[in-house]
Amino acid sequence: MDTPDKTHLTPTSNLSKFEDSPVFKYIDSLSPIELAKSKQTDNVFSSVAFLSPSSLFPSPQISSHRESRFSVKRHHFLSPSNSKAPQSDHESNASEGASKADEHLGCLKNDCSYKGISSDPLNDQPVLATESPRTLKYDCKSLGDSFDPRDEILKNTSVGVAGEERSPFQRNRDGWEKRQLQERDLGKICSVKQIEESAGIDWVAALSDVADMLTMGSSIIHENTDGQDQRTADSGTTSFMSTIMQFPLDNANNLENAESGDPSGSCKQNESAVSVTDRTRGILSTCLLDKLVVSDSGLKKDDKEENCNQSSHQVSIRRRCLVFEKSPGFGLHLNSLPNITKGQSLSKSTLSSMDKGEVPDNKIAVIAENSSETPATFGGNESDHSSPEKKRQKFVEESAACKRCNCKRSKCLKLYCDCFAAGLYCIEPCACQDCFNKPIHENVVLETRRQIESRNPLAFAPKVIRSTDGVSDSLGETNKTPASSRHKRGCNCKRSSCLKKYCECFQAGVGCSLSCRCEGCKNSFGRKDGGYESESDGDNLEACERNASEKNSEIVISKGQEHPHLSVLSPDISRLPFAYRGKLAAFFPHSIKPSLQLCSTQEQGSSDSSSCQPRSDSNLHGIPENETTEIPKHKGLTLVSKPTSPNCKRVSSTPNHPCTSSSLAWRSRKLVLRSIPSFPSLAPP
DNA sequence: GAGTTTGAAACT
DNA sequence: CAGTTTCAAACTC
Repeated sequence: MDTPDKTHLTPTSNLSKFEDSPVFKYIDSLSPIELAKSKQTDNVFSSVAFLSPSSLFPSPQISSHRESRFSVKRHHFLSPSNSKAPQSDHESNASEGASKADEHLGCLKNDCSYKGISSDPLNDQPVLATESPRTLKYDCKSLGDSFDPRDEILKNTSVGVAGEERSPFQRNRDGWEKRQLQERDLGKICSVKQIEESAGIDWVAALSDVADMLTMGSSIIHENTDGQDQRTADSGTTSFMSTIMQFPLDNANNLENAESGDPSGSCKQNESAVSVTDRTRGILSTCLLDKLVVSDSGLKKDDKEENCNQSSHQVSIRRRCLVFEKSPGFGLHLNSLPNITKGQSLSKSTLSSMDKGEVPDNKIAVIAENSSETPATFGGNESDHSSPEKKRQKFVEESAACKRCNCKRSKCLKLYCDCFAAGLYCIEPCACQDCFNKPIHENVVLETRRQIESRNPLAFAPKVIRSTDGVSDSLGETNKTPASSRHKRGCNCKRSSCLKKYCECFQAGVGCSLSCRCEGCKNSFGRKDGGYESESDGDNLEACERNASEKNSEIVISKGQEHPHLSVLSPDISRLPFAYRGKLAAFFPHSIKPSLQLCSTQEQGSSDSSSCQPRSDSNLHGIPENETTEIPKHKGLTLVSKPTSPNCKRVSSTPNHPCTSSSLAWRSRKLVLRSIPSFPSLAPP
C-alpha cells in the first residue's frame, strides 16, 4: 500500500484527513467496529523517548532503523509545551536538557563514562546515515524558513571531548546522547511552527508513519544474514506505534476540551498540554521499562502541579530528562528480557552490544496503567479518579521493588548474572554481593567480557533468533510456522519438559527446535519435533498459564468476550510482540495467514470468554512471557493487560469492570485493530 | 523467606 | 566433546 507522501502532510492535517487516508480507509473497511470519532488528536506526542540507542552498541546486529524511524515521528508528538520555546533557545535547551537529564540519571549519574559528547564512529552507521536526511527533512518541513536547526545542532553537539580516551561504552553513550540532543532540538524546533499551525496532531502523517514504520519493521523482521535477529529492533517501535494508535481515541474527548478554545484558559490549555504530556510519557513508557516508568510517574504529579507555573520549557526539559533516562532500554539484549520482566530498569548503564529493541512485557502494564489513568489525567468525566492513581502508585511502588540480579558468588561477572549477560551494569536494586559489574569496575567488566567473548563470540548475543516464513533458522531447519523464533543454542532440559522457565526456550516464549537437546519436550510454543502441544494438554495449558502468570504483565490474547463477533488474529500475529500483537499485527502481512482462526478448538463450544481466560489469573494459555513469544494457535482475541505478577497490578478487562473511558478506549482500539484480518503490504512494491 | 529444583554456564 | 561442578533463577512450600 502506498504510504502517503509525508512531505505533503501538513501539520494542519486533522483527523478528517486522517480518516481519509488510505490506511484508515482500509482499516475502516475491514473493521466491523465503528471507530469512535476522535475529533481532534493531540499534537503533543513527544517521541523523544523513542530515541533508540540502538546504534550505540557495538553489537553486530545494531539496527539503526528504530532510531531513524523514531526521529521521523518525533514532530508529530511534540508537546505544545515546547511551542513557546523560542527557536533560539534550542541551543541552550540542548545542553540544559542534557544537564537536567543528568540530574535524573540515577545510576547513570555515577557512570564515569557519562562525561560528554564525542564523535562516535558507531553512530555513523550507513543505514542511519541514509535515512536521517529524509527524516530530518521531513521533520522540519513545516518550518519553511531558511534556518536549518540541524546545522546548528550538529555544531553544538559535535563539540566533543576530543582525544579523550573512552571506552566503547562511553562512546556508545556519548553518541546516543549527542543524537538525542539533536533530535530533541529538532523536534522542539519543528514543533514551534507546527503547533502554531495546527491544534491537532497530524494523524495522517502519524498513521502514515505507522505504515512506514511497520513496513520497515516488516523488512527488519527478517533474520539477517548472520543469523541475528533484528526483528526485536522494531518491537519497541511497533509497540510504541500500537500505543499511538490508541492515543487518538483515548484523547478524543480531551482534545475536544482543549480545543473548545477557551483562550482565557491558557493555563488550562497548558494543563491540558501537560496532561497530554503526561499521557505522552505514559505512552512512551509503554515502550520502556517499568523502572523508568517509575521515574516517569514520579514526575507526573509534579508536572500537573506545576503546569501553570512552570514554563513549557521546563516541562519539556523534564520530559526529556525522563526520556534520556529511559531510552537506553531499547538496547537490551533479548537475553536480558528475563531481567526486564522482573522489573529491570533501563536506567542501568548500558554495558555492551545491546542491540535488541525488545520491550519488556511489563510495559504492557504500563500501557494499561496509562490507559487507566487517562481519565484523571485528562480531566475526563470519570469519577474514579483515585483508583487509577492508586493503581499507578501501587505499580510504581511495586516496580521499584522489583529485583534484579541476585548473584552471590559470580561477582556479577559471569553469564550467570543476568545483568552482566544483558550487558548492563548492576545497580542498586540488584541484590548481588561483591558485585564487580559496576561502572567503577569498568575495566574489570570489560576485560571479563572480553574473555567471555573470546571463548564464545556470541556469548552476549541474543539467545533467541527469529525467522520468518520460509526462513531457515541457524540450523538450517525451516520452522514449521512462519515468523517463528527459536533459541539459538537450544535448551537442554531434562525434567521440566520445557514447560517451565527453567527452559530458556520456554522462557523466551519460543518453541524448541532441533537444536534443542531437551527430553520430553512439551514446549507449548513449539515442540522440538515441530508440533504444538495439544490444545487439550492440560499440563501444557497449565504451564502456559503459569508462565504467563509469571510475567509482570502481559497482553492476553483470548477470545473476545466483549465482542465475540470479532475475528481473531492468526497465530502468526500472535507471534508479534505483545504490545502490538493484537493491534498492529495486521500491518505485518507476512505474518498473517490468509484465514483467520477462531478461538481454539479446545475452546470450541464455549462461547464464554472464560475458556480463553481460564481461571482467575491464569487466563493466559500459552501466552508467552515476552515479545519473542509465540502463542499457540488457539489463542485468540482480546488484548488484555495482565500483570499477574505481584509486582504489577492487573488491569481488568472483564465486562463487568467499571469501565473508565480509557479502558473503553483501550478496548475499542483493540477491537478496531483486532478486527483487521490482514493488511496489504505497506511496503512499497 | 527458606529450601529445593533446574538447567545454563563454567570448568576439567 | 563429554562429564562434572558451579551458579543463580525458578519454583515449591
